[in-house]
Parts: sequence; C-alpha cells; structure tokens
Amino acid sequence: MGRSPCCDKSGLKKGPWTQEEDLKLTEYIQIHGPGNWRTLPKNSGLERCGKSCRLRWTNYLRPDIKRGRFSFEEEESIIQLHSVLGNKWSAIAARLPGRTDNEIKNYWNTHIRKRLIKNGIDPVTHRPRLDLMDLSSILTSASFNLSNLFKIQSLVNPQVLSLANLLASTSSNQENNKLFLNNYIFPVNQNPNEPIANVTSTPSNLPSNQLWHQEHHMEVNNGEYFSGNLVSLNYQSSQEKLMPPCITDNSIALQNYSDQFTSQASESSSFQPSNTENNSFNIDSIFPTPISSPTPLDSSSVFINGSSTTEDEIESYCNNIFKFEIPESLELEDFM
DNA sequence: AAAGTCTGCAACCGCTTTCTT
DNA sequence: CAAGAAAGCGGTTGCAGACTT
Repeated sequence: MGRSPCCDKSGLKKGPWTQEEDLKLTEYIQIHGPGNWRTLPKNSGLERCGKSCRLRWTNYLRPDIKRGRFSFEEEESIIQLHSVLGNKWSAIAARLPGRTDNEIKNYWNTHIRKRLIKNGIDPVTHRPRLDLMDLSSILTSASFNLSNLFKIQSLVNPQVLSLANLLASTSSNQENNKLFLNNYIFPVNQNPNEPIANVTSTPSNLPSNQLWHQEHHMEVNNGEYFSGNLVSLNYQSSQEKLMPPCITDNSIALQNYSDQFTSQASESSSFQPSNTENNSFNIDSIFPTPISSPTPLDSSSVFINGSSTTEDEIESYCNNIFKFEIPESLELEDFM
C-alpha cells in the first residue's frame, strides 16, 4: 500500500549548495537522467533530501536555463501572462523558454510588482489605481512632460491617453483637461499642481462605445469639485469578443489598435473626431479592423463578466499575446 | 570606516496534486 | 477504490552583498 517514505530528513544537509555537491548532482543526472529523486541522493552520494536535489537541478543546474537580466520583451510577456494566469508561475515559465518559475516569481516580486505599483497599476488586477501611484516623484520631476506621462500609463492604454491629449489640445479650456477612464481621472495637461482624484461614480450620460469629450463640472473624492474638459472612453462594442478571458477591462483589447492609432495621432493637426457636434465619435469608425487580433472564441460567456474559462481558451489567448508588437517608444529605462 | 538598512535571490516550507501499490 | 508517498507548486525566509547614513 502506497510508497515507502521519501527520505529520512534527520542529518541531511540544508542551505546553500557547494561546488562539489553541484558537480556530484550534475554528473549523476548526466548519466542517469533527472527523476527518481527519492533514491538520487543515496545513489549519488549526496547528503541532501531528494526534494532539495530536484529544486537545485530545476532552478539552477539544468543546462537549458537562461541566466542574466530579463529582456524588455520577456518583461512585457510576464506582465501580459500574469494578467491572464495570475500567480501561476510554472504556467508562465512554460511560455518563457529558459526561465524557471522561481526566477520569474522572484523577478516579479522584486522588480515588476514594484514598478507597477509605482506607476499606479494594481499588480493583482492589472488595473489603474491612482492611490498606489507615486505621484510626487512624477509630478515634481524636472523632466515631467506629456510623453513621460504616456509612458507611465502605457500599461493601461497609451493610445487612449494619446487620444485624450489630442482632443484636449483642441479644447478652449487648456487649464483643466482630464482623461476620464474606468472611474479614474488622469491628467492630460502639464499642470503639476493639479490634484488628481478617483471619481466615485461614472457620469450617467457617458455614451457606450465612444470616445467622448465635454466640458464638465463634477464632484470627485474628498468633496473636491472638478471643472474642465473630460475625455472619456466607455468601450463595450462587439469587439469585446476579442478580449482575453479573465480580463475585465478594455486595455488589452485596445492594444490591437495601437499601430493604427499611432499613425492617426501623428497627424494630430489634421485629426478630428468624426462627430464634433456632440463632442463624441465611435471608436470603431477610426479603428475599423484589428491589425493582429487574437483568435475570436466561440462562446461569449467566457468573456467579460463570464466565468466559464477553459484551459484551452487561456492557452489560445496566451499564444496570441506574442503576436502583439511592442512600440519602440516604450523604453521604460528612459522614464525610470 | 563602521553600523544600519535595503535588495535580490537561492533555498526551504508546507500545501495540493499526481501517482503507485 | 483507498491510502499514502512522490512530485509539483507557490509563498516565505534567510543571507550575502550593495547601498546609505
């Protein structure tokens, strides 16, 4: 019945591995192959638990492990995968050749997580949270300008921020322009003294599927009132079918349109909303077809507000993540 | 230069899942 | 099918080196 005990833990060595131990383990596995960790320590002459041997091999000694700094592309992939898979480090590692789950987990906790928080992104939900943002360092920076601000928010949806600035630049009220998105207000002008606040409710007249700007007067947190031009996005068109499972905002889906928007925005002087009479226009009208869309999935129930997500569907989305192009302008080092 | 603090990462711990008997 | 061990996995810890005061 069952198996015999793994190993007698008394008297086994713990702590950092020595070169001699690494050599013993490597030579043994080169001859006998990995696996059978219970008997490995005894057969190889190591005074270690089999579990410790397995960990040392899989996380450090394996020949196919890639050492050194994570590349920008790897970092972006980790963020994207984490937004879909959560803390499933082994699943993330399976999609990053040469990287171990332990390495990715450590890198997330020591680098990426901190950076997301600093930039106002909740590392758990991947959604903006201005209460996490280190605003003082941003707003008091001598190099503070709009392009830097867009880089900060690039993980949310840089194209929307760019569009917000574009529309705001045409406004008569240059002092108080804001981007309103998913219940957060982002500054789109260069006034560092302007308070930034979460809004507590969505304006009732916010149209769906449209980018929208209008002079606005409303109460924000702490009893403060905001007056100025709000640029809003409430994107819920049929394109949501392209959204990945588990993602409940529109930022990822909008990335499909990144290149098209960039070209539109670069012609900012001639670019105007399609419907200026009511200060709004349909986002579908300027981004008619995705450049590189994930494979549309069959059941709408797996998407927003859905729960019946299957492993295959997640797999399908994850494979498509790597088709997304990363804009050259997203040089994080420039900002940090 | 010394002491204190911070940071990054290898390794461990303990829980869950898979597998063997 | 059940029991229990092996393997897998994610969270946490401890320590060495870097950095700050």
